Amino acid sequence: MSKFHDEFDQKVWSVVSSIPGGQVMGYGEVARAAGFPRYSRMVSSAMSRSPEPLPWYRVVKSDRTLAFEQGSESYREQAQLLKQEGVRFEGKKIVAQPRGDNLDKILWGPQD
DNA sequence: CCCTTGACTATCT
DNA sequence: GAGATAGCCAAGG
Repeated sequence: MSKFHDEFDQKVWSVVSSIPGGQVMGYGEVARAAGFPRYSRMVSSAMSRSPEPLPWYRVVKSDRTLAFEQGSESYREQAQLLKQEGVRFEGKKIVAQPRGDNLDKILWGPQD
């Protein structure tokens, strides 16, 4: 196929699958980490092309909100999967990961 | 080749 | 904080 994918896709998949549960990364961050700065808009398509399931829901916009339209099916799905891992929201924005206590959140749920 | 479309981002008002 | 604007870049019509 020799499209621009080959390496880009591989790197993106690698980066995304390495995001720890309970944490999120921005599209731009993923692109940079993959070695392709300014390719934020390509990240989503790369994830879609992944042959195996990826923690795609751990990738969010740079302002820490979800990329899908609020109320859409995808939006709710992503939000639910994230909350399931202990990620908390402040309205539409994701609360900055306070500590590495994600595991606790998953096992015990948000206490506060 | 031109135009449009995205799971985008940074900057300005 | 929300909307507008301008970059960004591959894909598909």
